[in-house]
Amino acid sequence: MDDMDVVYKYYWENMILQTEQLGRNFDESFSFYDSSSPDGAQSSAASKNIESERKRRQKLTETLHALRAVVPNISKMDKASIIKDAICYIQQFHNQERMIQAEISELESKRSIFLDFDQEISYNSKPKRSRFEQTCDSAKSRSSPIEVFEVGL
Amino acid sequence: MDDMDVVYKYYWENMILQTEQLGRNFDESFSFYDSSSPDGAQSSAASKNIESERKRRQKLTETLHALRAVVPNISKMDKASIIKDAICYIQQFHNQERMIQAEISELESKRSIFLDFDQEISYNSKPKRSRFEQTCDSAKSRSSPIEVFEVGL
DNA sequence: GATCACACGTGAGTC
DNA sequence: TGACTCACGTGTGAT
Repeated sequence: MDDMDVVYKYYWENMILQTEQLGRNFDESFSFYDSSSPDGAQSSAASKNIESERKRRQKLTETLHALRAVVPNISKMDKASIIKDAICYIQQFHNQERMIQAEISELESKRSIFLDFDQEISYNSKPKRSRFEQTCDSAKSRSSPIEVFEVGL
Repeated sequence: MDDMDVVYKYYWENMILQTEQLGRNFDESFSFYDSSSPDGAQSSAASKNIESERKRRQKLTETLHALRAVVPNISKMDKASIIKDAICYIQQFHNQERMIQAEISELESKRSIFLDFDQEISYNSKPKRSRFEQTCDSAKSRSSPIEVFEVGL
């Protein structure tokens, strides 16, 4: 992966160098044409257009470079591949987030069950008597009080 | 945001339509040149090159389109802006993940403190005697055994 | 009407 | 060598 980075760095630096060199050459050629051309205004407009187009291309390349820096595990160095890897990366994040969300919602539903149970116990105006109390009640209606402890324990 | 989507959809469809139309026109013009050119092989090679280049461009555009579909909150429809938004999106994810990681590590450190405390209690070869035991010891050394219960309680 | 973003064909370079 | 990628200048449509 480190070798890949080195190769990639060399690749992009080479590309940028090449671009700059070509751009300088093109600038020189155009300035030369400007000085010799009878119609200077049109040529300067064309030159401006060329310049802006070059800026636009450069910006896009830099942006792509930044994208590449943000996304790990870039397999290939093509523009399309970089974007594809970014897409896969984002989709991985989405899957991860969805799993976490599912887990959270599952826990939430469980917690709500517990909450319902708690509410039934604590907020009920007539809470159910515990099993021991019920046993006591049923024992009280009988004759022998001993039975209370026998059943209650 | 919905308007944005519609505009974007129209924008891209228009672009694709325009591209297809231009491509067809270019194909026709090139096939025409092929039939009239004396050197058919070279021209067909050029045509093939043009075709493959068009495929490559189209692939990149589609990939960018897919990226746009994956990333929410696209502000502008430029290619560069799409990539920029994707970068911001990924960076948001990274920040989120880093925060969660920090939270987890914080909890882990707290848990390790508790673990150290537990280990000190359970794994110590000579555990400290409880306060009640100490009291018993000090009471045993005295005369009256009654005092044990008085102090112990 | 100037500007912007785009797709185009083309030549150069890499593998 | 042939397939592939890239940056270039250019023409065009939209804003």
